[in-house]
Amino acid sequence: MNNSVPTRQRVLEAALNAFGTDGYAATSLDALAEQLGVRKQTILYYFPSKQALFDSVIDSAARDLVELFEQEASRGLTGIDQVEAIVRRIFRLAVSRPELLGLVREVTRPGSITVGRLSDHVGPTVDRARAFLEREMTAGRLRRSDPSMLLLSLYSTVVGVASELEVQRAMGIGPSARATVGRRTELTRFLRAALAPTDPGRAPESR
Amino acid sequence: MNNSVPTRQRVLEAALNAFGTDGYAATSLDALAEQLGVRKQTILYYFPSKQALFDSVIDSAARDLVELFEQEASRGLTGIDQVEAIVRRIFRLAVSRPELLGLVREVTRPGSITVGRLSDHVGPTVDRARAFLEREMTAGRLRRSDPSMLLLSLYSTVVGVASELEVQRAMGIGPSARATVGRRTELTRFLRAALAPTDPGRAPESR
DNA sequence: CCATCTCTCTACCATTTGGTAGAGAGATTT
DNA sequence: AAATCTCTCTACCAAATGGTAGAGAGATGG
Repeated sequence: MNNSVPTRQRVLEAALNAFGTDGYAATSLDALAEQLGVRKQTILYYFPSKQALFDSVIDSAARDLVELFEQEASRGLTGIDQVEAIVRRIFRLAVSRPELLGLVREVTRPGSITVGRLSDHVGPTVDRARAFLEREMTAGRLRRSDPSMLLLSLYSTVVGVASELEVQRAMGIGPSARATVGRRTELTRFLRAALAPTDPGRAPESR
Repeated sequence: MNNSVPTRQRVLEAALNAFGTDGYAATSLDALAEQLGVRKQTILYYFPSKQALFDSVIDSAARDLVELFEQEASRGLTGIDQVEAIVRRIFRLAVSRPELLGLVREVTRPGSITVGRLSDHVGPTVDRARAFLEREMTAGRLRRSDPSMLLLSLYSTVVGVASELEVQRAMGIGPSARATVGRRTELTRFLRAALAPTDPGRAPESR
């Protein structure tokens, strides 16, 4: 019965799944252990407490997210194309590993005390994203606006549309792969419209 | 010690607060009771189980949301102005009763089985919103796109920007009232850009 | 061959949790 | 005044939870 994947890693994966899907409080170590075909004490051998396990899950997930992001950002795209490439990537993530986005939502919950741990990891990446937006605005490839706010809008929109399956069902959008692509296509159109620089023929709106 | 507000309602309010902030699993009846200065059994007198209490909270919250929405929709605005009015209203809600949006997020979580209860309430309102978008697109006051998808994008963006305080902090946006207004202003600009009709033969730009 | 290290297990435990049973105190009705 | 109804309480309870202590088994190294 010896699996080739080391136990510690199997625990981490199962925990990410559970925390990201059901949330921290709704996940019990016993249930996790049973799902792994192992005793709870085996989990506690690798991670001294539930909170420590959660922290490790966050670290692991954050590394994955950052890597994915940096990888997609290092292809030298510019303007809306770069934004679209990342949106596309996040959607693939929402399909292949929905629990990852779920974990982000769990961590960023109002009462959470673990946010710091996540933002420690993604902070530099966020800074780079903001710098990118700023640069592209200056170059005239994106509509001018506040980069921080724009980033927040982008984040909310993309993660929301990518992961809020239940809301989508309530709005009559099926969870099929086809519908997912449709959502992404429509979202891309939405973002393009919002991000495209104002028509150079017309004077830029000042405030 | 007799409060003027009836106990049942006080329980409902405190429960909405707790469920919307910490989530269902992380909320215990004992903690709720203590916070109310009452015994757990008093709660169980009005609501036969924790799940029943949660259901009632959803019902109550859904009624509030629908009322707020319909009220804002009955003022006869059109096009982007109507969208902006509702965004404005949701932001006010995010400030005055953040737990309400938190509850929506809790209910629409992937593992949730209670989604039906919420969508039963808001279904008709969602339909009306979709019909509105469709109508305004046909009238040329909004850019043409898939109404369902647009609604989803709008929902995700607005609720996300309005309520993801922790993400905002991670992105260097303070939680002050001034920052909230800034977020709303920026979001409005973002949405106007995305929603404005493509061909501005006579694009009404009201303010 | 003995000692140590790694890993998983059994055996418990204190606390918390949602929930049951039913008593007691006012108020209201008959 | 008696009976009933409304509301909140005390007293429990079985199950689940996170966690401690330490044994056993196999591999590794001196």
